[in-house]
Amino acid sequence: MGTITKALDLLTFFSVQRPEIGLSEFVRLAARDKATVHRYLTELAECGFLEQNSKSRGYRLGPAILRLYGVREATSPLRSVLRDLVSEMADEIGELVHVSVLQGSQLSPVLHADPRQHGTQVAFDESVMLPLHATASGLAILSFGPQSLCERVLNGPLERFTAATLTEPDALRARIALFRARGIAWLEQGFDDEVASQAGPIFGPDGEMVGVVAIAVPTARASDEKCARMTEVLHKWIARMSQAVGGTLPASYQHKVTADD
Amino acid sequence: MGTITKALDLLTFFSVQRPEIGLSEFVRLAARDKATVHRYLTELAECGFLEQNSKSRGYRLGPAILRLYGVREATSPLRSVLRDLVSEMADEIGELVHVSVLQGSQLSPVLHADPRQHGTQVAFDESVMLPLHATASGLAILSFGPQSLCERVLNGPLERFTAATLTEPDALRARIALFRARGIAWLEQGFDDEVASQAGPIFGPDGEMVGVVAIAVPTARASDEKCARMTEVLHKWIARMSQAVGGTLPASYQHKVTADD
DNA sequence: TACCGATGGTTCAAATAATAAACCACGCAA
DNA sequence: TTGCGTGGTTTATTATTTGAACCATCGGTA
Repeated sequence: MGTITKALDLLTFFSVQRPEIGLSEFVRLAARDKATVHRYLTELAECGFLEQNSKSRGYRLGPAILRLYGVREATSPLRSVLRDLVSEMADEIGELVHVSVLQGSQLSPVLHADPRQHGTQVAFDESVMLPLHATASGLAILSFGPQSLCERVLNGPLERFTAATLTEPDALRARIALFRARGIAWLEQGFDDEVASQAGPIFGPDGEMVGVVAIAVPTARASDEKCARMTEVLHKWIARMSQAVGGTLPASYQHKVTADD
Repeated sequence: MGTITKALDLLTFFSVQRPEIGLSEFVRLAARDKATVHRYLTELAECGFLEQNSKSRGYRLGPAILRLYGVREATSPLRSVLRDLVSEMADEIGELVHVSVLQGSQLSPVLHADPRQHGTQVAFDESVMLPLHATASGLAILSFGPQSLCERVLNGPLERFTAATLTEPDALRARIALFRARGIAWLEQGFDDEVASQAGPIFGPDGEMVGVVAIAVPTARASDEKCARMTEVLHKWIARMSQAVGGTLPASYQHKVTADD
């Protein structure tokens, strides 16, 4: 692991719950030498990736993020384009909807919307990375993304989160084959005992998968009827969202959707 | 300059006009060794700050940006909160409005809106960093930001962009004193021969300046009447925008505004 | 076919930059 | 005072970064 990675990994400690972090806290979180961390922090601050609160001396995410976000969204919009669609979709199904993208071997949430139509809701934290093998979104990535990634993840260590988490490569392979045929991935209690999800791919300009959209419901509400409706809604919005990001469903996928409906 | 800075500086080459950059192009732009640049790029890609187009082999800004943007805007919103306000303000004055923040010793654009009510417009590129001493926005930063920054910039090299660019520290100091008294900064032809601007500070929660808002017009349209109207509109929106980001005008500034109106 | 000039990517000894223990200064509470 | 927690700095030691030269591949051209 090079210096760059080590420095940028510091940024992953930021979250909505922890928006400002001091030097000592960073040292504890990263389990690294203080002098090193301090040099990382000052250098990141010089680049604008961090800014230091002149009172508390703590560090927060800096303005460079805003510029880079602007450039990325101006040229290949994802978040800005899907924001309203995610809200609409959440209102239609009446459940939590979230969009995530692949980052390394994890899932990085990009957006979510919770219509809060029910007393119980699935909690969702956009700043927490999710595993690929134990979430419906992740399995959608493995099913519709590059085959090489799928094999790499299945052959790597597969952490157990609940009693129902699938940690056998072959069991996962079987499900992925099924998901590929159906065009959608689903999972119950794989990551959280009280959550059931369905997820499908969002395709970009070249028919490449740019992200996944998922519906998550408390298992208590995951009746057969509800699940069927979720699948229906998901299929519809997969097409809409892919279109919104300037993408097209690849021939292979299009086929599956129409065959399934 | 440490490794982190050198690596992150690669990201500054991205812009709306140049959203994807290949290895060789990076080498030319950064004037560095190819092996080094390649290591930087792969490492940045591993962290999710870049992603590689599997066809063209070129690099684009990656999904990590989206996550960090989400965290920053969720905890100290700027861009998302000001977006609609900037548009409204631009519609009201009928001219280009932009918001920028300080990054290092430069100005980093965050947002802009152009109502395009006239045949000629000021061109504005959100991905280009601006100098502090030669723009109205920059002078607003120097006038209402920390004194230490002001002195550091004035004592440093002051590049000339047009015949009218002020490059004498004392001349700039005089104008900054005036701007401090008036609560707004203005400048004609300091950075571009055909542009006149006015800018004012946006204050955050602690009465600290979090950014600047500016109106830019072609010099041809910068009549006295127009400029007076710009000042009026600017004063109004400085208060509104500061309020929108959860900030308050510091007592010293509040005083100036009311005294001026 | 061979050749050329691009591209992206890799290797390894040499040079340089990162590291971590110990340190300082400060603020606060007992 | 002492003790403990901050944030920040210095130092020789050590490990990482560096860059010239290298390879592989692509597309165009003679």
